[in-house]
Amino acid sequence: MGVTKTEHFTEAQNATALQLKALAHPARIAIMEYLCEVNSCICGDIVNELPLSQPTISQHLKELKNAGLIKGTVEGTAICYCIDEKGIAQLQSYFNQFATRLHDKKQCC
Amino acid sequence: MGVTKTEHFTEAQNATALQLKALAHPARIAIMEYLCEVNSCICGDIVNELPLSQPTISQHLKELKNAGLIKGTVEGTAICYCIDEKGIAQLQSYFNQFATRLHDKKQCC
DNA sequence: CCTTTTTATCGTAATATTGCAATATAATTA
DNA sequence: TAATTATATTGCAATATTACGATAAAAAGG
Repeated sequence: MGVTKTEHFTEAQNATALQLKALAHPARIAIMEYLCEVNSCICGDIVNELPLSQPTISQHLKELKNAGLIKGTVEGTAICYCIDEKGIAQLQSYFNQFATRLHDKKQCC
Repeated sequence: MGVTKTEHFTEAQNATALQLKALAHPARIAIMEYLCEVNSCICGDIVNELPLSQPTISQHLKELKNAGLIKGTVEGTAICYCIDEKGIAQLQSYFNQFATRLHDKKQCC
């Protein structure tokens, strides 16, 4: 009750769901789009850009990183974040394949 | 505290996040993939296919429908569900555009 | 080693999600 | 209209997410 029944779905389905969940929040979408725009930046830049506190931004960055959607490299006292192209490529591929399979079939409703 | 600060993000960002959230659950991924495979079916077919109760499946279908990812048409006492290609096309387009913008720039980390 | 800068973690309150039993609703058929 | 079939809704318990203040941790410079 109340907990997702992960064990009943395939590895691929669970993995895709986790990757999508990481992106399924406007703040994380905004972070990804900002990172795409500026190419790379540190956490503090995002805190200045978005109306959320530093701990909140840090938490969102952690989730994006866990999902393989961004990478971070230490640079002195700061951490330089940028988009992990592999993660985006996986999602892009998922939807492209899904759409292709759809077009092969006929519509119903 | 604890509630998403929707008002601080763009309409597009909120809309994309909602669409992704609708897909960000393995059961809903499984429903979408099953619908893609069989082209169309009724709620009861999905209840037989997945290890979840009828009310739970019904709830997931509602969320997918609200997000514009599936359509349902009444057929006697049943409802025939199928994928809404427009919703998938929007997500496909989002990731394709995102990836394109990424490749225009140089990597950092 | 002390200070500064930057990020991460902890603790907690508010809210949202997930899942199901029980029940309601809607359409069809006898 | 009563029974049947198929789906939706309600109510609730368990769990997860979101946000932030306070604080810790890690690196650099003095």
